[in-house]
Amino acid sequence: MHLVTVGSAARETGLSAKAIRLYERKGLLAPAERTEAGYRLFSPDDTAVLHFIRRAKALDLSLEEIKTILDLQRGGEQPCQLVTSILDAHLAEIDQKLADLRRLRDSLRTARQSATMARRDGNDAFICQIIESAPEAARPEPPRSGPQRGPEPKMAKKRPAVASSAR
Amino acid sequence: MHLVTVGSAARETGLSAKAIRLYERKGLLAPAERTEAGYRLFSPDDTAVLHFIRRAKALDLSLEEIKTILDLQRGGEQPCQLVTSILDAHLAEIDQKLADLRRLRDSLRTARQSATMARRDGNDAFICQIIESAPEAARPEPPRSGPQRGPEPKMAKKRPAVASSAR
DNA sequence: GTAAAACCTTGCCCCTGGGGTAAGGTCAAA
DNA sequence: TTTGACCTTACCCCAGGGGCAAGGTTTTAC
Repeated sequence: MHLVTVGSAARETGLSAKAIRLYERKGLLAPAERTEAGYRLFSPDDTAVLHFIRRAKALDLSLEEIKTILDLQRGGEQPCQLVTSILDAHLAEIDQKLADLRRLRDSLRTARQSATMARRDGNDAFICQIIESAPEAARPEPPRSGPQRGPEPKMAKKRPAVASSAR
Repeated sequence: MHLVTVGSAARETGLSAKAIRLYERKGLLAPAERTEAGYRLFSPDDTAVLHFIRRAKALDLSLEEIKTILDLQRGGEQPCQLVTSILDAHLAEIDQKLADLRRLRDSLRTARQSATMARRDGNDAFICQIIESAPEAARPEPPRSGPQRGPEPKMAKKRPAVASSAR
């Protein structure tokens, strides 16, 4: 049946043994058979799945997305539609990211241009003019699985701050 | 002297209080004064540094890079050269990343096109043709602080694998 | 036959840049 | 006085593993 241990599977698929164990632990891969000594044994089907994971990862899918696809597949469904929708989402995300990066590059170029330093008021509060002159770069969207984008945490109150009385 | 607590500093700079404490802990910011009750008190110099950090972060500099700049500055040096070199490095990195993303987008588009599924040899090893047909996308370079790029961990030996004898 | 090398196991800590929450101390206003 | 807005530290969490330790197993070489 050509069963292989984790190291062989790793070499075969170009993944690391550690990564493979992680995928098993995260449920992307069914728990592998074991020898009496406890060594994992992977079937050709397993390595096919590992290859799939590698390809999907190369397309920048997250382990969770990959797991979703594989679960659906194992449930007998055809995950085609899911896959295309995931790919579409990624395409949109990448276009967004490209735009962000281009803006960031412009900001960096601007900053790079104004290569001068200035001492500021006060004794030791130097401010790097280079960075200070950069426009407010747009924050490039939080990584996937972004938290709740609620209505801006309340931050309007301007308490006058503690007077300098300590020590 | 207009000293403010962490919350005020956060509102003032647009950072979170938690982030500010983190910066202090990581040494980007000198340990703040404390009231007798233990509350942090930030001077205008401190908030200037916090503003600087925010700008630098908007340019996607890592906390470590920012710390390097600030350390140099506090040492009395003019970090101009360091800053420009960091910015240049980031520009190169971004161009690289842009190229990677464009390639990735092409791969995704290609994958998206071939929206068909195929059952594979074996009983339950489905392979998603969509992803399977994608070209080997280039791995988009490891994140900054990349580990040692040694001469490829030896992975040439093809041990014949454990025969299926267990259980 | 035996020892060394190469393999495997689990478990724990590390990385980024914080978010979330808990348990508790402080401070100002109604 | 009590409430609520602050503040404190400490711990766990996210992705996707890397690295190491400590120990068991198997294969290879002599």
